[in-house]
Amino acid sequence: MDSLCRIVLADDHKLLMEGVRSLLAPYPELRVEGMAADGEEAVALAASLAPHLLIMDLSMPRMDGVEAALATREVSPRTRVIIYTGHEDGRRLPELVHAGVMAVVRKSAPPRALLDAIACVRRGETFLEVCDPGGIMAGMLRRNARREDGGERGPDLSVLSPREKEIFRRLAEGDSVRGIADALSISPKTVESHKYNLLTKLKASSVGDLIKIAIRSGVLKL
Amino acid sequence: MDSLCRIVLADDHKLLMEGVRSLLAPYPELRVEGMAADGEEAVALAASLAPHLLIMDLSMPRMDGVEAALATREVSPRTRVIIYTGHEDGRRLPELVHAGVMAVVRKSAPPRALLDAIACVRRGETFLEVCDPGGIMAGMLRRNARREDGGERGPDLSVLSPREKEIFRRLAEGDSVRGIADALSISPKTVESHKYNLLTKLKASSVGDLIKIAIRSGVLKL
DNA sequence: TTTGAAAATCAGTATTCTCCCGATAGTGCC
DNA sequence: GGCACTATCGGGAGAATACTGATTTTCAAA
Repeated sequence: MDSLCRIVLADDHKLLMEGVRSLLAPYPELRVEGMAADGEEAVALAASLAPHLLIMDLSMPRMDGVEAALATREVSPRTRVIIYTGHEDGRRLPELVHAGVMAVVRKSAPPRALLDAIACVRRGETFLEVCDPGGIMAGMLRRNARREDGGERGPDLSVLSPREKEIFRRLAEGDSVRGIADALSISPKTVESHKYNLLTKLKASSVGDLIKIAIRSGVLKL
Repeated sequence: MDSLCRIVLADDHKLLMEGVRSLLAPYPELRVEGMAADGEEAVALAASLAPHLLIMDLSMPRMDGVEAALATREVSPRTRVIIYTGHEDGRRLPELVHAGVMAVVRKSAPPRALLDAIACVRRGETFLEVCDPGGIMAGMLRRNARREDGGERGPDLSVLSPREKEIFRRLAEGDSVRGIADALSISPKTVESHKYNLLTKLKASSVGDLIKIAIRSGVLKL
């Protein structure tokens, strides 16, 4: 497990974020690619960078960690979320579990704990460093994780170019080739080419497969 | 709201189930169509009857209420689940929320509460008659419900003839018209006719819509 | 700066699908 | 018998598909 792990940090305490950054600095395979000061920025960064990990605070301005985690799932389903919180109790734990986060670590824990959490999450496991009598929440979290990446965590859309992604989205929404061509002011032939290419890249054989992929990856909502 | 509501009961205490049955007896629009003594039976009944409501105990032999609720969602997505439990605390509440149940009522509550719960669930609302400090779980439950039946709870496939359903299933799975024709040993033209008819009946305009309908109605799993 | 790879654009062509019409025939029911 | 429903097929105009091939833009690495 020494492949590159691209990370985004999100916390309204810039100092603490720098602390985490330097904590990760000794590990070149853990590359911090972006930092956000609130939830909205974090989601925007997740959408554009599609990082492997999003490590964020629970209480942030504009959008808190729970909402941001949910939104992240929409814009970048493959991004795994670690919550690094100042809260000592587990009061919001059920919400976090529901939001699909992979790990929760208190800021009062030794820094080592965050590294452990990262290691666990990279392996696809979950990590809870909070009060959880009976381990009920931990169990639910594990169950969530198992369900969500039953082998896969949604198809990989990163192979698509931006233009292809645009066409992919419209096709999955049911637009016709002609309609897309008109909307984008390009030739239907071009749209067809993109379609052909993205079908090939995604190993799909029809718009049907496309739609399933779109739903699985969170691009298309039911 | 005086349309027929078909109900299945599930509890390993037969006496209690009879009690519920007689509680519902004065309301002819609430028709108990089946009773199960454990979770597996309950799921089987849900699959064959596709009832509007499944009212069941939490702790049952062979398969408990949580698992049964999850399985029910698979075999009959339109069935709404009410948990009628002897447990006094809300310890398993998060699991129940996650399993997508619509209401939880304690057996120690006045019988009236169950009727209230049924009324709520029939309206598409949720109902919690358990200890839930802060109403966190109630909020999550409502959010679940809203997500699951954004206005509708899956389209109605009963308008389709058996043959049409067959074609519908295959189309939604991604089969081509030609492939379906070969598989069924009929002319592609016939398949096209069925397709045209079922698209019209379902008010769909493409296989894309078809797939979405199939997923929403539980015919097609992701 | 040059070079090279990836991305975006479009055309041609044979084949296949789609959409909607009409037609026939069997089945069950009042 | 008459009626509704179902299943079966064909025609024909137009659209979409499956490639192949070609040109231009972009952009980062050498």
